[in-house]
Amino acid sequence: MKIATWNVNSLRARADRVEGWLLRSDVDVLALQETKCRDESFPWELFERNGYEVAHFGLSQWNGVAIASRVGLDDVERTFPDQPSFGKGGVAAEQEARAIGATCGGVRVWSLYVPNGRALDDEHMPYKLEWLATLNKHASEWLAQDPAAQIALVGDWNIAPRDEDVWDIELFRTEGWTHVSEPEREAFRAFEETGFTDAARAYTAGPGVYTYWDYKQLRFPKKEGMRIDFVLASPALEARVVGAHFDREERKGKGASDHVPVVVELADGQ
DNA sequence: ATGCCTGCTAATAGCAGA
Repeated sequence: MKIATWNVNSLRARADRVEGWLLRSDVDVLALQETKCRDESFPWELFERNGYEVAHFGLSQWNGVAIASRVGLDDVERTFPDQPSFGKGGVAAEQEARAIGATCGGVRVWSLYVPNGRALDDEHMPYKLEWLATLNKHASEWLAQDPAAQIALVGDWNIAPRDEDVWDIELFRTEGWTHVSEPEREAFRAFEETGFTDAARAYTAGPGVYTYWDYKQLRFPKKEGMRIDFVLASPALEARVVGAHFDREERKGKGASDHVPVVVELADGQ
């Protein structure tokens, strides 16, 4: 069984590329982030005509998450319990379309688009940290209820956990950029302490191995990327991982997303 | 070559991404 996660940065703008990749990649489950559409404009048929069931959660042109599966798609949940909302400057806080869960082939899959944070001193940063802490609290409870649960927390985590996960850590420090700060890394480590493992890491050793390259400033040709997309596997799921790769080809050419697919291969499970 | 950012709308400018 193959599980993939991909921040597509607009599904409508990239429908042809996503369909082509879906056919070539032969994945059983594909979690998507940044679909950037409401349900009304979601391309349901793209998935259905290729044999995938699909569930989507989109509230506006921002965010949007989906799960496509050809091994079942059950118990769909939109947002996790108590998912924090964001409101700025007195505007009423709203819950954003950043998490959708479904059970696919015995694996509880969560497609996650972690808030960006924007800047270390921005209101979005405490929102990001609280969002992650709340998710981890629930993940911890899920594992406490069933230590053998196969859970995959996948998506765009908007955190580079290690110095080698960005092209120039000194530049990030000097500029005071997000994604590498201690509070963000601590929020990521908390999931590892809960029992989750970065399932792709062992098969995608760095340095210089990334999942995202900014559109600006020739970041891709200059190999200036970031590793911020992850499949975090519960212990029972991690035990099934037999391979992983980042599909770097998908960053090339016309109409590419700025992120590439992360694919994790699992041995047959119970 | 992998190529100087891209996609969205309350669009033709401004916001968001990381």
